[in-house]
Amino acid sequence: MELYTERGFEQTTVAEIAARAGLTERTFFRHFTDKREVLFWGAGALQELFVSTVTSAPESASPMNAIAAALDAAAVVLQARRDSARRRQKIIAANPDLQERELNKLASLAAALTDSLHGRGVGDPAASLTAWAGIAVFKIAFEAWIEQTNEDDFSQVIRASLNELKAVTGGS
Amino acid sequence: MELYTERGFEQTTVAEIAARAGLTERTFFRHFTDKREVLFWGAGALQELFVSTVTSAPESASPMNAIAAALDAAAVVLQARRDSARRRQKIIAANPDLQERELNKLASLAAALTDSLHGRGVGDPAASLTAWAGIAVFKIAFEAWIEQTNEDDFSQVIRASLNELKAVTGGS
DNA sequence: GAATCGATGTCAGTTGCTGTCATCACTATA
DNA sequence: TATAGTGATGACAGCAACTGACATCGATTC
Repeated sequence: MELYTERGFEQTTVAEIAARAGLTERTFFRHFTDKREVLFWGAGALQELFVSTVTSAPESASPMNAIAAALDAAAVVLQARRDSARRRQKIIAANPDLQERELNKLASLAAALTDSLHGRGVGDPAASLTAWAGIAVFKIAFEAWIEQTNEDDFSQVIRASLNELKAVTGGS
Repeated sequence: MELYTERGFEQTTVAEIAARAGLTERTFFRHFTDKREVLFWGAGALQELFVSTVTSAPESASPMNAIAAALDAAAVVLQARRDSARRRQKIIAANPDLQERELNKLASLAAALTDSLHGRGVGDPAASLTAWAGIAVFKIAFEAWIEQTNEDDFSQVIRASLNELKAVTGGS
C-alpha cells in the first residue's frame, strides 16, 4: 500500500514490494496469486459477510430484502474503515487493471449472492437478477459515499440508491 | 480464434498467433493492446449501437425504456451471429482472465449508457443505476440465450429478464 | 534424536509487453 | 520523374510478471 501510493501501482515492482516486506519475490507469489490481488485481501471476508447475512435473513423476507440486508451489513463494516477504503479506492481509480480486478470481485460477490438466494429457494433468473441489481446498487452507492464530502452514512446512501433503483425500474 | 479453440487461450502464445497471421509479434501488439483484446474486437461497435439507440429514443421514453430499446437493438444484431457468439463465449468461459476482461467491457458499456442518459437529462444516481440494471439484464439474458438448447429469440429472453427485474425490485 | 512438514530461499526459464530504430510501400507535390 | 513525407511493418533488445523444481531451515511429533 505504501509503495502503491508513493510510486503508483504500475511503477511498483514486485521485487520492491517483497524487499520492503523482507521477503523474496517468489514468496510474494506464494501469498498472492497476483500483483493486483494485494489490494483485495479483505474481499473474501466481505463476501462471507454478504453470504451469511443473506442466508440468515428471515424466511419471510423477499429476495430483494435479503440482499438489502446484506448490503446494509456490509455498509456497517465499511463505515468503520472509511479512510482506508478511500485510500485504497484512490489507488484503484488510478489504474485500469485494478478496476478490472475490482469488477471481478464484484462479479464473484454477485455469484455468491446468487447461490445464497438459490439456497432460499429463489429460482432463475430471479436470483441472479436480484443479486446483480444489488451489486449495482452497492457499487454505485459505494462510489458516491467515497467521493462525497459530507458525512452521510453509507447505509443511508445505500438505502437511497435502492429506492432509486425501485423508482427507475418501476414505471413503464 | 482457431488457436484459442485448438489449444486454449493460455496455451496459445502471441508468437504463434502472429505466425499464423503472417505477422510479427510486435505488429500484433500494434493492433491489439492486449492478448485478450483479440476476443473483444467487436465491442466498440456494439457500444456505439447501444449509445446511438439510447440517444435516438423518443423523448417521451422513460430512462428504463430507452435502455430497453438499446438492449433490443443489440439483441437483433447478436441474434444473427449466434453461432460465432457461442464459440466465442465458450473460449471466454474457459479462462478467468478473459471473463475479467468481459466484465470490463460490460462496465465500459454501462458507463457509456450512463453518459447517454445524462444526455437525455437524467440525473444521478438514476442514470448509472438504470444503466447498470440494464447491463445486468443483458448479461444474464445473454448467458441464458447462449446456453439454451431451444431457439428462443434473444429479444424474447431479454424482455423476459427485464420483466423479471421489475418484478424482483417491485415488491417491498 | 530422528522423521515430518510447512514456509521460505534460490535459480532458471517462459512469456507478455514496450521502446527504439531501420525498412519499405505508398502518396502528394514540385 | 524525382523527392520528400507518412504510415505500417520488421528487427532487436530489454524489463517485469509469473512458474516450476529443488534445496534449506525451523518447528512439531513421536
